[in-house]
Amino acid sequence: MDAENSPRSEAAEAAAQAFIEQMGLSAEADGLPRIAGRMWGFFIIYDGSCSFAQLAERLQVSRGSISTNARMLRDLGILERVTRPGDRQDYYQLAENPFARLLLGYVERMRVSQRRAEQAQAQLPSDWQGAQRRLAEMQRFYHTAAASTTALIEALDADTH
Amino acid sequence: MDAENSPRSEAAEAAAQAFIEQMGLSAEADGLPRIAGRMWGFFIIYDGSCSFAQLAERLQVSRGSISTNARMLRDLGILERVTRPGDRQDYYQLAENPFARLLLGYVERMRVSQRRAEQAQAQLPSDWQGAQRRLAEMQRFYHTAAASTTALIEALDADTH
DNA sequence: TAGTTCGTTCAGTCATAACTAAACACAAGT
DNA sequence: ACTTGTGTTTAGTTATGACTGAACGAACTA
Repeated sequence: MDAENSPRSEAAEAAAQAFIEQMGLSAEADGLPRIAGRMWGFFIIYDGSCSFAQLAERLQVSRGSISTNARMLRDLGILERVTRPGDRQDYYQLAENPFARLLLGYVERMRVSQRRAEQAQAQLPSDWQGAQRRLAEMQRFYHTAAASTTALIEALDADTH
Repeated sequence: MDAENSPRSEAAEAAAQAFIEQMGLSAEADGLPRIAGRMWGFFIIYDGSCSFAQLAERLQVSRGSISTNARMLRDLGILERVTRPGDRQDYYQLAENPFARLLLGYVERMRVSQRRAEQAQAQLPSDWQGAQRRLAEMQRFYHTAAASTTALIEALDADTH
């Protein structure tokens, strides 16, 4: 596979392994499957693209899990599939700026929350003043947060180019 | 309880109920228990403080669940406990700016991720150039995101005062 | 002291979703 | 046609964690 480093070193391999496992745990805290986090960590450590079979071998999980989680990371814009002429295997590699892509998903969810507050505000009587005030606050929060995150994405993008 | 609105209206109650349920689902997506989200939603809709027993009654869950989830929301800085002289019951109410407090938790997790990348970078050989580059990128991302979020918190705070 | 009324804790149940392994479908080679 | 090497789907297992209900402990009352 492309995803290799040299020369081999015991300590380096152990550190890489630890990092990959930590990414797995971190993913769980974010509501992603642990394997998805490990795959992400793997691609951060090892260069280039890697085939399905090699991923399954390296991370010690079934091909089915690789298939499912690769699709998930692809949908999130973190991984992308690459193909090679004359090679039937699928290869995966990190997308351009995976973190920024992840943020886009957050922004979308913030917008959903904002709309939820908006809707509740419209449906509740205007004389429920406390509720109205807090829902307005909630709306403002999500609006501001979405704007701030969007700006962050642009800043990160600008830095890359 | 304090947490009441008037006058009662069928449609308004239904809308409130729907909002509370949606907050429960949203909490699940954030990795919080559904009941925690419902409690939060309840306090957004209804004014003032509310006792344990009343919460359990209103949300149709056990006292144990109320206890656990109230503590969780308290730890997150979303709810705060208030007491009344001559009343042995605990009452809960929304904290000052619950959303900003939630963000503080995010910032903390970003810092953890940044340190994780930092540590991996230090432990991996410097000639793993791809890994070093991507870990540096990861560090920069979390650093920037934490700074951006901190600024957002301050902006929200400033707006409140 | 016994009896209430709280909040907390904990063992047990249940639901959910990650994960596996096996079956499947498709493509290419022989 | 058969076989081999892919990726995907799915039935089944397992692990996890939310939730309940009951027991518990603490603080108050009589």
